[in-house]
Amino acid sequence: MRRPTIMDIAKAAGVSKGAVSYALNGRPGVSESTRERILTIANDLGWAPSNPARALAPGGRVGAIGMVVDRPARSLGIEPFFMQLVSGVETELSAQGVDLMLQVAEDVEAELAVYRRWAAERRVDGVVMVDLRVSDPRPEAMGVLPLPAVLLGGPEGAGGLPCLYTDDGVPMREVVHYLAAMGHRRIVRVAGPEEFVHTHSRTEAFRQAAERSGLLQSRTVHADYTGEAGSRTTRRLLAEAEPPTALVYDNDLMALAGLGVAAEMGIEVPSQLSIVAWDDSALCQMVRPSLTAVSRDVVSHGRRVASMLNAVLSGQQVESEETLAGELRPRGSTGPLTV
Amino acid sequence: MRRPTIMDIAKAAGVSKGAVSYALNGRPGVSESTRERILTIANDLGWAPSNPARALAPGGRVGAIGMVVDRPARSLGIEPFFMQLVSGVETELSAQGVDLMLQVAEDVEAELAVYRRWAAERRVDGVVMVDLRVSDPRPEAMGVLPLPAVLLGGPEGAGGLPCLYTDDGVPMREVVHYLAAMGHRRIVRVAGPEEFVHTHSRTEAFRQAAERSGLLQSRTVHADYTGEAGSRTTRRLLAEAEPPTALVYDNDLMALAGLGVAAEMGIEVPSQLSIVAWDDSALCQMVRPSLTAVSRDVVSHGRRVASMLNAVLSGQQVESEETLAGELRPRGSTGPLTV
DNA sequence: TTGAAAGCGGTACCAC
DNA sequence: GTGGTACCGCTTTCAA
Repeated sequence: MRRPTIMDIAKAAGVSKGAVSYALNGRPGVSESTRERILTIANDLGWAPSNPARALAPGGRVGAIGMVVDRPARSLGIEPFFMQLVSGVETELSAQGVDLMLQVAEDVEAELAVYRRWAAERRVDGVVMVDLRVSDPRPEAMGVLPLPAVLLGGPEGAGGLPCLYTDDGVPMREVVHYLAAMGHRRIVRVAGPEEFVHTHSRTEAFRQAAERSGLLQSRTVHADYTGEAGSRTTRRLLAEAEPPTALVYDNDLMALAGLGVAAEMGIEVPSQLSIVAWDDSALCQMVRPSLTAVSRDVVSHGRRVASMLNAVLSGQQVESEETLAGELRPRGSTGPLTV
Repeated sequence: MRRPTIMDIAKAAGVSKGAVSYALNGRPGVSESTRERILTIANDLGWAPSNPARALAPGGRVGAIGMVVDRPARSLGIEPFFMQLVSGVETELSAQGVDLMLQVAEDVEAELAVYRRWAAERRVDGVVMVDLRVSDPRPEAMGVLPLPAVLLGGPEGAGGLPCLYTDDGVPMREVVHYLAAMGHRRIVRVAGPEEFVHTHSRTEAFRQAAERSGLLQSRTVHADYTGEAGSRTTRRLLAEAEPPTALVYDNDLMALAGLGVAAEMGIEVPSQLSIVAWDDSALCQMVRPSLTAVSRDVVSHGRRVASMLNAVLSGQQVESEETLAGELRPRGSTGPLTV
């Protein structure tokens, strides 16, 4: 039982292939009555367009977009961020009948290799990029590739790519002022890898806010988003002569690990140590004490960035957009010092 | 700058399209010298096969396989299982130049709709299915669809689909005997949704093991894998007149939530309550006390199931396989009762 | 409005 | 061994 083609429909309706194509795509060139007849027959036959054929036809689209993710494989599985993002991207895409290709890669070079292959083999119509780096080679590389891209991140270093960006300065200041108001003087931020642009801008915001609040002992240290790195870093910090009284993490996972280390070292949260997470996945409300976190709507970011890419693909001029600022959600892991 | 086609190569080499195709695909029909010349030119031109064109040609493959996941969107983001599985599937696929399409769906019907669309539009060559249900409509539905599928799960109810299955009876017995040996009499298992086949077989194994150990007050209750459900269920259980002294969860997330609830209720783990998780993602080692868990190599399951699908797609007769049994990893969340 | 036909970029068959 | 060609299923142009 072969898949029906427009030729089958044409024969059944006694018209030509071209007429069927017009009817099916809702464009002028056939009379209303013919269109209806064709549509009925197509439906009866259970016809659906062959995607490869559509893509091959001049000007045709592949009907898929791609996403490559290149964080350490170990952290990937439990990093809530990505699946939430994928979820949002998906929601937007499936409304348009577009599919999502997902790849994990080792590093930026491998990621670029995937884009090059996708472009060369015509696997996807465009891509969504994440985790912009300082001097990221991708924006420039995408410039010469016939592969439209939008970026979640930026706008600095976006190299002209349309991007959906966030001003983390707002929530970062909120966090610092909140902690400072509760009497914390030694706040250390456990950040993501230094090479990420968003890490960088958060670091700058943190530094400024801390300085303005006169928190001279505050600083940022870097880890790689994994729970292991979060644990190790936290252990080291809490073992210092003058340990921090508050820790601000760049993702939920490291904050969770940090909470574990505090427990393991017999340091009580929040009376001896305050902890702030970032992203606010459901994990934060699952542990005790629950984690104070900066919340952002990752699913909606996914939706928006997908919709931007869609617009680019349909030839529209797309402007970069800013997301709503993240919001601080105070919970049990933060409080005044009681020592 | 148009993408180069085999016609361009043919012209440059002064041969026919057919010859180029043979040369490029490493099959007989061209002399060795011609082949080399063609390969060089193809390389110089930066040629790569057009995937749509390849797929369209008779007998052509799309070069992509699909995966649909239909767990509640909220749990998806933080459920480590899926990204790990995807990771494994990917590793295997990318070695073959095959891409992965990912979709999230509301329920089995929506999932089937995606398969039907993928088949009708020729979007993928085959699919990997997970979360087999009791009286699952999918195996039978896939039978009439021209879309090869392999199943992670089964083998009961697999309906003839090649599957990669696990005997959870082994680790389940290990868990029960371990807890019983430490003096636990009231063990409650907080399972996944009743409709899953793997839930069912674990329930049966749990029941038998408990019975054999004379643990008459042991039972299974169901939740939906989310942290919220894990919390709610745990809270209810621990508030009973004769609360359980050990809880065995069907995934890490619910176990984590359960640990949180115990803390919130002032119940000490493990002296008053033992907790066992299932899957053993990195989360288990991140919390305090660390979670005893049944460990299974989800990434490797992904690799294997992808390789089975690959074999099916290349026309081989594929037998179902069994995975290594999960292993109990005792950690801090389990111990003898000290009351 | 409708029908015929030319691509799109490969694969594979068939003469030579 | 090699070149020519039909075909895959759809879109779109061009005549009728």
